[in-house]
Amino acid sequence: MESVLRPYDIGSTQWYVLYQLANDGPTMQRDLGRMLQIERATLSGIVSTLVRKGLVEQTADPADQRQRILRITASGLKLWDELPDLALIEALAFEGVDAAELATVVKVLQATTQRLNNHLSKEVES
Amino acid sequence: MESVLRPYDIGSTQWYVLYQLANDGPTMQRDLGRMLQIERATLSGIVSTLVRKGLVEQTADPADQRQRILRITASGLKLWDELPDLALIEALAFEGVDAAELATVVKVLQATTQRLNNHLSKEVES
DNA sequence: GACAAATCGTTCGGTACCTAACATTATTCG
DNA sequence: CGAATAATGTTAGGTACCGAACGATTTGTC
Repeated sequence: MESVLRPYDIGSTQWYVLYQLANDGPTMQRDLGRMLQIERATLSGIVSTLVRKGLVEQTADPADQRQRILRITASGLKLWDELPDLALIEALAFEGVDAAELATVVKVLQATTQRLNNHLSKEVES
Repeated sequence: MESVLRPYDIGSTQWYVLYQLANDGPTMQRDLGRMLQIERATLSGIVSTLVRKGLVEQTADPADQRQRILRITASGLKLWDELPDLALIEALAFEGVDAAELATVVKVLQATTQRLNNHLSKEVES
């Protein structure tokens, strides 16, 4: 993904932000953070990069001044239309993979992730 | 891994470098790069961090002045001995996973990685 | 032997992540 | 109501990656 996006000077997470804003319209920065499962600080940096490039607009929510509304700009939409379809990468990667095997992969990795997360939260307690 | 190593002010790749040097003795930076499968630039930064911390020593190979020999220092060895066993993390994550399922996971992911790599090298050609 | 090509490491500039600490604004509750 | 608490975002400092460009050294080749 990074290498496909490189010519457009866009990283994979920046891509996802544009994807969200282009398809679902203006979004709260808070909600975007939850969707992406990244820390507030990380998203803050990514958003400010996109704002600097003029692809995204960040405004305070009138209803709650703590929150920020993100909106794609005309220039951002223009770039978005030029970007190649990244879904093709996924299709290519999993081309010809047996559905049952893929399900096993997902199941096993989700289970390992959960075990690690459980263990981590226990660590923090102690 | 990062969170276990954090108290020791060591990252996961720094850990691997210490692991290699503590177990296999002095190693060429070039060979280490191949083992870790990371770019020369990346390893260069990691090594200089370890050198700055006084955990690793970097000297030029007398036989080939381009190459650098990496050696763990006494202070590095001392820290190494204090570090917890990271293999336990892996054991925990895969605890109770069926061997056949695990084999499927490895097979599928290796195949997808290879398809992506093949496609990438073709891209670069064109 | 000399010049071209390959190898190895570094530096520079990005991206994506994290934690900790802080400022602002809302919400809760005594 | 007003003070403590919670939620949201930012900043500062770190780690781990990458590619491109550069310097130094070695190897190949004519």
